[in-house]
Amino acid sequence: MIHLNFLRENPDYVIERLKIKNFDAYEYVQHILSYDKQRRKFQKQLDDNFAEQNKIAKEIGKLYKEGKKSEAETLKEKASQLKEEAKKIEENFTLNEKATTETLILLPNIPHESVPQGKSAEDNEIVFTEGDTTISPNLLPHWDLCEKLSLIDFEIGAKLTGSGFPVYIGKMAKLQRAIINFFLDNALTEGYIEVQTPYVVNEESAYATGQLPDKDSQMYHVEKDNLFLIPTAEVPVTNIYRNNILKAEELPIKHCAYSACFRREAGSYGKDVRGLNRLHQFDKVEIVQITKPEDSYDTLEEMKTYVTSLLRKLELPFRILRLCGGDISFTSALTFDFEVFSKGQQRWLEVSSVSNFENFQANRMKLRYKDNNGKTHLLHTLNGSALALPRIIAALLENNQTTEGKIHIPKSLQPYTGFDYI
RNA sequence: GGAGAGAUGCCGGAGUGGUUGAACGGGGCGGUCUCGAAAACCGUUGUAUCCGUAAGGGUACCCAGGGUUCGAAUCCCUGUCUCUCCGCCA
Repeated sequence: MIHLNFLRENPDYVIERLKIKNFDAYEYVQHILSYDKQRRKFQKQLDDNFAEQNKIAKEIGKLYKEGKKSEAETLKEKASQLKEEAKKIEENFTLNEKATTETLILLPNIPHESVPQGKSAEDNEIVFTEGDTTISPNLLPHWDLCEKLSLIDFEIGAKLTGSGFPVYIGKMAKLQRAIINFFLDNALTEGYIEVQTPYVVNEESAYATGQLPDKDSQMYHVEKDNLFLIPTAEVPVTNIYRNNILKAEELPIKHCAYSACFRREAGSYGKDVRGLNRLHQFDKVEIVQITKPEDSYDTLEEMKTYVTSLLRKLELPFRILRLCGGDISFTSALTFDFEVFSKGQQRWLEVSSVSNFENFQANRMKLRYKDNNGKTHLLHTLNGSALALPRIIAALLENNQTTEGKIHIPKSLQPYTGFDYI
């Protein structure tokens, strides 16, 4: 959520910047500002009324002590009157306050100045490419390989649950476990503190990181308990610090977490969802950082470099995209996507998304820190996938298939798998 | 799932209707003393929001949300969480 004070002081700037996200904020901003103005007016009235009430209440207490009962009764009446008035003022106050935040919450985060203009994924800016993307003939897509080698059974998964919930078998199951450990160990070396958090969160948490109210149709909802299956570990991990005021010396906070992720992916279809390309449940290791505002863009670079190092260790060809205004998420100020080239399908697959949310999430969740002068400020939150497993596996299978129909395991993973070929 | 107890500031812990934003102790910060430090002593120490250029002032907040009352941390209702006992259980 954009900070109200900031919007109040820079309404034109906000409107201008949100155009990059193809969002026409003009009407919203006008409404917010007028609601906010009303709110403040009523708040002043209400506060003055309360002040008067408090004064009278104290006097009544005093009069009672002195035994001046009838005088107290007169004051009581006056207090009751004030209370009646307060009720009306309060109604107006609450109405405007609610309207302010309910409208404010609809505004997406202000994009960083480097975010390119654009309508869709087509307009993302490719900032870096590395690795060999030449295709040799007869490379199979991973779903064929999985069937041939009995590695993943999509049909049993569909029988157990539904489509998009595959069953991993034998060496594939072990490979997954190996990759998770490989990612976690690397993150630990990088200084991230590992956390294991719940896979279901309450409404408040989902709201704080911005999944609600924006993307509620993308989450599985356990209605009976009003809980949500996490679409990413970002949600529980960032929410650890919800409503906290951290000390300057605690920063930056660096966490990594493995979790299963659940996404309804409503409305997707076609070859995009074939095989491992898009699942309802998948595994991911996530990295999360919480930093002082002035450090967050350096941190974003650092996280980018880290994800790059992982892809190099996995020997996968990859590229980095700077998401354009049309493709960047509601909550993000700047996002880099990492895509690996999967030779069997001959297409790029997104395996990581590294974002700086600046204070957008922090403002929602009241995540602040106290500087050395004792002043509190909102923090910046960042996160990135490091990495999401299914498409990594798809690329490993497709790119590392040998002419004998085996799959070569990259060297860095071999200590974790215990085998070098599938 | 059943029965009971509880939730107070950075921490411990008082407070059961009237100058209580909150005693007392600890911690933190500032100061006096000291060459320096410790000890001792003095002072200070929450968040949000509103008015104000500022100084300053108002309001709200003692788990959350409602209610009673002129007035609530204190009484009532609902919810959440924690602890103890019983049941069940990886």
